[in-house]
Amino acid sequence: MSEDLLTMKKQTAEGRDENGQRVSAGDRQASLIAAAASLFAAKGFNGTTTKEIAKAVGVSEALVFKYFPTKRTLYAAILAEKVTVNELLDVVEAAVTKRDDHRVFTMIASYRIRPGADSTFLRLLLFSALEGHELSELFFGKHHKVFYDYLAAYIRTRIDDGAFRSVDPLLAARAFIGMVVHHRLLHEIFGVPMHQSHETTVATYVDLFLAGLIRMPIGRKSSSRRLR
Amino acid sequence: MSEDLLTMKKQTAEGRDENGQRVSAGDRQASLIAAAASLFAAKGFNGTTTKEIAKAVGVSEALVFKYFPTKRTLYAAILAEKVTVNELLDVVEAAVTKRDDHRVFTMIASYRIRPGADSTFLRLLLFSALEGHELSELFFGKHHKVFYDYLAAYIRTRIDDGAFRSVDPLLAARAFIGMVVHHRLLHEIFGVPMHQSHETTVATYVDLFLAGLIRMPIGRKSSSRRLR
DNA sequence: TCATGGTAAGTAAGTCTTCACTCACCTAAA
DNA sequence: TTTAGGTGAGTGAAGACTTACTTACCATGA
Repeated sequence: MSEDLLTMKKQTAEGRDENGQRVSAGDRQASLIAAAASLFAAKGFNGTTTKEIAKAVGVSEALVFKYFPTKRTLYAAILAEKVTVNELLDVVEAAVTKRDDHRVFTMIASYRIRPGADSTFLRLLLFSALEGHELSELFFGKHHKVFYDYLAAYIRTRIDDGAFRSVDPLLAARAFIGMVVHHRLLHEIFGVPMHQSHETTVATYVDLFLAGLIRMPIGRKSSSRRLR
Repeated sequence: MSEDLLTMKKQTAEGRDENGQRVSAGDRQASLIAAAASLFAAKGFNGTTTKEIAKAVGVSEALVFKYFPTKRTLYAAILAEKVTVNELLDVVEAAVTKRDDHRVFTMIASYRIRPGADSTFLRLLLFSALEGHELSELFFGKHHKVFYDYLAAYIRTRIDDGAFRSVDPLLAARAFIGMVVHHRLLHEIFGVPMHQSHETTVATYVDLFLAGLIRMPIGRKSSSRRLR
């Protein structure tokens, strides 16, 4: 009996936190979501096993199913969790009211290029779109669409101001975000080496794009906007 | 025994072409590659089973393994098959020597937007990159890198001509192709509805981008390039 | 200050299914 | 009669999900 307890202690030490304490349901769910997110991002939904997820968290596979009745449920929980963008919009607000084009575009571009940190996010988004999960639409709609619409709205007001040429605002917004996202894609997904810093890249893109958008007063020399 | 033969007759009618003839190894391989390509594109490598592939072609699963010893071999065969871009470059050549910027950019953009036809291609490329197949690098290098390098080279000569502003050519090339590819991505992968025709979109993108790139002579009114 | 019992956290060891891949065999045609 | 296209019926491994069970924690009343 006493030796039984001893071996027990050693075995059951797995499903505990660093202090050997049992973990609350909420915390456990959170850590499962986090682990699953990075695994799904790395290997896709079909490429990841529930066993792996359990192992990453250091618990038994059975526990995963206690909190999430199916693998898909877990996936859904991840997507639901990731839907929070609004921070950005507040930050940009000031630049928007000041009509500081350069700053608005730079901030939007930089937000998405935030290096490393959320590279899992892009992968997750792509995977869910490719694998065609029902949730990916919601995911995209709630998280990404915001950017396009926001930027498009800004471009529209600038056109009304007479500052930008008259282009389809949504198309222009997509074009700009496309440049930036594509750059991330090349780097983070395809592993293309980049020889410039993120800042330089963003600066170049913003500069190029605004140069194409801004309605120049007659006689202004475009080369005054020469890069670097 | 006799009834055994009867059922046999009916079952073996499967692995034949429309004339009831047996199919040559080459043709069979080709049809397997085609079927596998569209399945992998739709559901990813891990999401597709060899049984499905066999069924799509109308043969037994065993036959798949007769031609392709492993599932990965089949995958490799698809990627190897898809590596052929050079057609485009010949077509663009004329526009390049004429320094017809508008046409060069439009052709490159249009090639990739070629509607429908090769939507499987984009998916396949993304899937293989995400799932991290060793082959995806080769795939990307042989098929896609060409575009970036080609366009970058063109931009470089135009800068030397004094026609374009001095920008990092590769970055600019990526930016342009990024706009276009991203547009396809939104449409074909994320299912975002597009309210413009492909032509209009490409025209807008080319126009926007060139406006940002072209070094305008003093006094030229940019609004003369107004869209639509 | 304890037992003590209800409950929530946790597990080992399955079950059932599917999947990549094999094997022994068949048969049309050259 | 050989050979190349073709098959049904497996096999072992792995994966999603269950089941029956074991703790640890904590509130409650004696």
